[in-house]
Amino acid sequence: MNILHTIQARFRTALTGLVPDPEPFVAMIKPTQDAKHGDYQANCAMSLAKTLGKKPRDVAQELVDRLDLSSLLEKPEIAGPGFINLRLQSGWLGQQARGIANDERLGVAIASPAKTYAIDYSSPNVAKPLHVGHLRSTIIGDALTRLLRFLGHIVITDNHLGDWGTQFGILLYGYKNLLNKDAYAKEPVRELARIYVEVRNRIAQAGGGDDEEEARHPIADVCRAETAKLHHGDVENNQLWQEFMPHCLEEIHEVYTKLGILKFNHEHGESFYNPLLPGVVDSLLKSKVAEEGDGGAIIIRISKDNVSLVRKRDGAFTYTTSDLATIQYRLEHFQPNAMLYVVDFRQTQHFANLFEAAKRWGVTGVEMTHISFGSVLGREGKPISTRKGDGTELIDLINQAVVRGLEKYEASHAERTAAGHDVPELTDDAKSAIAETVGIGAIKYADLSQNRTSDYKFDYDKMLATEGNTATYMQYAYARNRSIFRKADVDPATLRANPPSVTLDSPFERALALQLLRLEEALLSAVAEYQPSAITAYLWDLAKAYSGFFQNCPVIQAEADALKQSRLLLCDLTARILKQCLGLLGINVVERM
RNA sequence: GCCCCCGUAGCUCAGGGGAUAGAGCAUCGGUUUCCUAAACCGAGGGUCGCAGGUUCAAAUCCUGCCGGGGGUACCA
Repeated sequence: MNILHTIQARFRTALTGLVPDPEPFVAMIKPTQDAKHGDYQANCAMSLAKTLGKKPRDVAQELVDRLDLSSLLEKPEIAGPGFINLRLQSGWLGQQARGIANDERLGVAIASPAKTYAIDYSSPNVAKPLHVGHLRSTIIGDALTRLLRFLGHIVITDNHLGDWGTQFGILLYGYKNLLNKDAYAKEPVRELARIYVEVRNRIAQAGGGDDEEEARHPIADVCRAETAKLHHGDVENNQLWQEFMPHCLEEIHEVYTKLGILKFNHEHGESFYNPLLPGVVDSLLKSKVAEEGDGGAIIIRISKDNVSLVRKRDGAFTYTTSDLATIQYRLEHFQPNAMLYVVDFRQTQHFANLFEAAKRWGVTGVEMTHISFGSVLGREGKPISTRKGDGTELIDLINQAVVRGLEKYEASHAERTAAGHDVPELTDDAKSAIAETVGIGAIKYADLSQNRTSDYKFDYDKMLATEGNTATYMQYAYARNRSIFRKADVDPATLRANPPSVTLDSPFERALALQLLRLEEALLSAVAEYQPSAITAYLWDLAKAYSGFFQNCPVIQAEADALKQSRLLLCDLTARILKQCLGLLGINVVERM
């Protein structure tokens, strides 16, 4: 069910014969910003008037005359310079709502043709604790994966781990010089994390926050040397790398599990592609994509003063080389229609260069998109450094959110009980579930509801607030909704199997039904821009419409049984869509809170 | 130096050719014998950084300037 497409189809027919190509004008139909202008508006008459050499309002009238309104639209209104205001027939809305009652997909069509996406997200550097800075890629990528899959696409997820970098030099140095053997035997993950932080601190203390100073530190030199030995095949370091990796992965997976991130299809890190790199450079040279640069380095000249380095003077390869190898591998093994990279905005130029290099190398016919996102800023508005140890580890943040979730629940419970409300008494398990669901949902929603390209300020209080456009608000709307079914003693499955007719006499019922039927529009707009915030914007509109309905349209106490059944159906659809949309964001719901 | 992004209410941010520029928070006022008040209703608050230009129509597109951030071959 796609209202916009349905209206557009009618306009396409009306425009055919008037203009050679209706499409640009069909595209000028959109939802109104203000309900007093109707549900949708067509803004094409003004520009059409120019093309046809007529007056805009006359063109609008002509279009309206040609438009087939039957069983869909009320008589359109022509307003202002030539806006055509469209209002859907309430009867039609009611029928459509009833029509999706028994549809598991809630009226959302399966994409045809389905596409195959290879999506790269999270991609942390292993061997150091996950940090708040890793949050965005992880949850944006996770949400996009869920969305694309729900729409029927094939999504192959790959966590492109940074498992071959300088951080292993740090770990190797720490292992050889600072290891507590007993602690390592008992809790290897924790001990590795400790020595990593310890080495970093030793370097940082000497450097006093100056990167260049730190880079010249003798320990930093030794760390680099350890990394170089690893890369050159040193047996001891490679054995240690093999030994560390499972522990590093375990630590990362623990956080993913806690966060409720989908399992990755692949976790091919940089080390995986390492053996392919010499071949990539040879191929680049043979095909004249790459050339020799200063001092024997191998470069790809993207433009006059913009080059990508693929092999350093010392013979080492770079992340561009590794990324090209990755593209080659993914093309060969996944045959994707699109390759997506959820990586922060600072790598914009890298990806622009990478995609250009890939094209010259012969990669065509596949979408390559850098899904960029802004920084997570500290309270002072500056990016939180991952290096100086001033940020909270992600796992601590998550735990903190869960604790606050529980506090919020208990405070609210006490308040509502004192005010004499009907508040359910819950078991400790149920309370823990609420705390997890609310706390983790809060973190995710706060991030995903931002336009991803903007920076955002990380603020515990804000993300854990329960007012306004937050996960908690949606979860609460869901829980109150479920309560209706318990009190009415109605089984939603029965209701769906034999859906009652839906009447929309109240403006609150009508507004709710309209929002319910906009689900597909919202999801398609989210996927078109790879923008999860389109889903949260829709959720907010839906929740507000539901709130008006909840406030003004009694369900259990409805004047007539037919009306009660109709309203129950609207409630059921609301609950399912809330749950579905939150689910696409990786956020859960609870039946009571 | 060159390239990219950003500048909208006190704060955090939507909107990226279309009607009187929106939301949340904060502030102020109101609502609980009523399906969960983690809720609802209402009020105040703006030279959309500045200046030009394109257009029937500009917060939105173009140019310049100011301010902030990022990138700029041997980190990824």
